[in-house]
Amino acid sequence: MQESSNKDYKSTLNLPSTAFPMKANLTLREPAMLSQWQKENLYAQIRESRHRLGKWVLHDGPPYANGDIHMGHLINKVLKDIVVKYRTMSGYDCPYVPGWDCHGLPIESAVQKELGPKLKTMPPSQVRKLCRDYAMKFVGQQAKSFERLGVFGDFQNPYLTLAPAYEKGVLQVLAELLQRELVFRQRRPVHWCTYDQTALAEAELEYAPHESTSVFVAFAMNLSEGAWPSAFGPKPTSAAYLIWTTTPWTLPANRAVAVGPANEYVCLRERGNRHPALIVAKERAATVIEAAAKGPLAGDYQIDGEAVLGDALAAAAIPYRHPFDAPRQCPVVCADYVTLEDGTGLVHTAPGHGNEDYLTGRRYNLEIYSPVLPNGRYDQTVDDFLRGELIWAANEKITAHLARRGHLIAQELIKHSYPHCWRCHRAIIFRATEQWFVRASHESSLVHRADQFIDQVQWIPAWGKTRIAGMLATRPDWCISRQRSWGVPIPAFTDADGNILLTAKSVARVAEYIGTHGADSWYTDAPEKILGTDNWWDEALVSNAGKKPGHQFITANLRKGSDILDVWFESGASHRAVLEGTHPELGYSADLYLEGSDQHRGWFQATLLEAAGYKSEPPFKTVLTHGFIVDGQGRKMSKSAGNDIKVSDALKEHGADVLRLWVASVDYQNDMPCSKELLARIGEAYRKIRNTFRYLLGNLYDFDASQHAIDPLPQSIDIWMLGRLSAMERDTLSAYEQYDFHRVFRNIFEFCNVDISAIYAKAIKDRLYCELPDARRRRSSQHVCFLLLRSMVTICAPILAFTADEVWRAMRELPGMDNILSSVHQAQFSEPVIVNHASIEPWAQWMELIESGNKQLDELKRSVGLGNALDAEAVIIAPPDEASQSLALLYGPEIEDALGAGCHRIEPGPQWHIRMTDVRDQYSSCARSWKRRPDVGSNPQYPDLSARDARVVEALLKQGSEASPKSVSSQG
RNA sequence: GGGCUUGUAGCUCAGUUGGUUAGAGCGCGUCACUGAUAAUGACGAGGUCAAUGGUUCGAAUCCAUUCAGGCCCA
Repeated sequence: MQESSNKDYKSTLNLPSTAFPMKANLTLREPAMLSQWQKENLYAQIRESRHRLGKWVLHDGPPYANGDIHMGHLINKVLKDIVVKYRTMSGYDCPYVPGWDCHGLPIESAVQKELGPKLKTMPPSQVRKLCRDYAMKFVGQQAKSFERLGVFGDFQNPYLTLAPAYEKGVLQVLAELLQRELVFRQRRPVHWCTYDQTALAEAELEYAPHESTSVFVAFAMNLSEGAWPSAFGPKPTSAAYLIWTTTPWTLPANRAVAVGPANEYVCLRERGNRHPALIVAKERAATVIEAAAKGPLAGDYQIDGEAVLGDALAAAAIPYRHPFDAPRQCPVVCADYVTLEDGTGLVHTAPGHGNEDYLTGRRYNLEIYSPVLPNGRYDQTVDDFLRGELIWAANEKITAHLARRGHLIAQELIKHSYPHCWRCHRAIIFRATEQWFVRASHESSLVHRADQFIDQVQWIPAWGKTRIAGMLATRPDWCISRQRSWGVPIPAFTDADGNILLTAKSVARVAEYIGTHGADSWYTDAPEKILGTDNWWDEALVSNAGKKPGHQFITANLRKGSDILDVWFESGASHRAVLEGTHPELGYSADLYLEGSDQHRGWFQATLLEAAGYKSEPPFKTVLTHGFIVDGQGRKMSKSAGNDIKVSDALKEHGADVLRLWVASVDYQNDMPCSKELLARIGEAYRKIRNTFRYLLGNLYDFDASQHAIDPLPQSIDIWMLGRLSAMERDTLSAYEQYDFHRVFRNIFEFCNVDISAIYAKAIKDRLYCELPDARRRRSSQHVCFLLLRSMVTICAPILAFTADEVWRAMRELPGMDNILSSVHQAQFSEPVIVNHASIEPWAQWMELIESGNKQLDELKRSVGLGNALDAEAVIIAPPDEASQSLALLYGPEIEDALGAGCHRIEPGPQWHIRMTDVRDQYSSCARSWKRRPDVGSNPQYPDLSARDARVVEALLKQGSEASPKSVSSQG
């Protein structure tokens, strides 16, 4: 009986109804939404719509066109997309042109690997073709993945560093720098494989165990020069600097001995006085003494005198005689990298055969000498007995030579880790070759300008400025040449006399040519074709930076150089090649660059240096950086550690919106933690937000804002809700503005959890479900639900790109909404609602009462088994004054509903207070609203209904049976 | 080893110029509801603020050192 009457009344309720499903099923729904967007050409539509605030440009940093996208790509692209979507919805026109870095070693190597031995038979142009295909394949693949993440952009027309028009821009920058004399040529050691006869980049090395001959060698001091340190005791008849090296073959190229300025050095004397005294680091003395005793000279050494600091030793300026180049004398210099872990504390320095040695050589103006040919044999400048010798075989001859002359103090074989070529697996060497540089060391005018630029840019977080300034302060000149083929050629020509043509004018011409014919033409076309047939009167660059002004080049006699540009130079030129080149709609000086913090050394710096070379204004107004993905323990993610999360897997399990929500939820300024558990947690947050939307949509099925809006709202919890909405909107939009996305997330999420779900939705259920459809207090709450929905959907849209649009499209189905824009992404944020503060103020107190009421209900649950708040009465105790009493009268029903209680009454008392009581024995329960209250049965026609419900049912009956309200269940 | 940077409840985050018993949401536990229902609500338990030392009447907050992470270098 009771049950059937329940069912009858259920059909008289206004229960929520919506087609918007609770289950997201993002894996299926998102691709469908994606093709819908594509069908509607949404990105183009957004670009075409009217933007009142003008243009705002985020310039994309190009990811490398190699491999599947990983979580790093994901955070970067999603953060960018959130920014672009936010700015767009704020009223800016935000073109987003994605780019790809298509040149460079990893692609070339991958292609070479595929080719195997066939490579050697192929001309560079053919290899380049394969590299191009390889890169384009991944451009396509990654573009698809980015779009799948909900990223909006001009994916039909991206920028690619391999596009001729882009290459042209790169060369134009080079020309600008040449024009300002910022480019020069110099010798410098590089990793070199003598078998493949090519330079190798760091990434092409693999470290493997290697056996080397290590030698202790005495470099005889010329005691007639400099000042013998008195601390060492009396000046001996002969003395030597003792060095240690594992590459004896580099000894002919020795140009100095380096000491650590703060290390202590001592003089070892041989007891028999047969051999020269030896200078070594104090800390290494014991080891040296032991080794010398067993060495060819069987010297019996001991420390004599006091120690001398390295910088004093260098200052003493006693030169030594070169062991292979007799008349030559070389200096002792200071270097910070000298360690005392092995060797003698004195480091054999060959500037042509080591990077640190090279830097020391540059600092002390030493010759960058490298007497080794590309095939690993000595050239003609060395001693007769070594000429044409393979360096690996020369070690023996060299040690024999040293022993013969009494320079060899000790010798042993050691095993250590040594770099090998990753293709032929042979040990590599350092070998100085001529390279192109941009003058960018710390004292250059270019870096000075870059420093000024840094000051004009906003860095987010602020320490980005410190970081890049610090890097700039210590950086060397920029080596921009690579001995490779997959890249933009450095368009240098050489004539028969070795004069080099690379000037602003020549490069500008090549830029034009390559701009139309592509960089491949450099490899296939003749100089006359590229440069034109006229001869050149221009500055000739001769080896090692010497310049010959007004040299005449005969075009027909020119040979093309084979170096290509560092890929960082290419991407660093995107401000020219893209903003001012291929996509002029973007324009120079981007509003924002947004990349991982590693780009302080990479793209940001390359861009900054190039622009500083010839621009008067920095290339970006703001630079925002994000951290890196770490696992749940804060450790870096890596395949080898097994803690990596694949984008494709995460996408399959959670969908793009959950991943986007995760990106927004963590503080990107630090490392971004990610794990399966964390994503699962975010998935739950997503569901909460989704359900909130569903609740709002479900309760608006019969609400048409144009007809039913209530203004002004009554003094009810509706006003409180609106106040909360207004505050949330304000703070969230400001958080977006400050790129503070995790604050956006927190605001949205807590708003859904607390303000809407726990408080408001709970409080308005009764009036929404049980009142007459057109009741004022129902329409008022619906109006607020509508405002919540309208505001939340736009605020969520930059992050929940798919779901927000799904909500939007469900919103279009509501009465009177078919005229709104077809996608949320075309919409703009509305002005935050303005709420009268005075009308919200009482709610602070009501919330306290409600909290207290909830606690009491919980106690009643435990003590008397009161399970349902509808079976409780809220007794509101209010001060007896008239104002308080009328307030209580006004807000009593609101407090009752907020607690979900059956009824309430007001009692006078000394101060505001609430008391929840169990009224199951006192009142009956209304069969329709389930509220237990004293007025149940007050209408004799409906003995099982409360007064309100009886009135509603009566009215509904009067309206006629066919007009009865919808009673569909809420399933979609 | 150097530069920059991080370390607050199980998780993600707040903690204003140093000032009562350090906050939120989630998660967890217990309970309730079954007309938001693979949803929802209520209550509750969780922290030596990485560690140590110092400055101060008083430190999560300032200083120093250490430990554990991250990015970039060597």
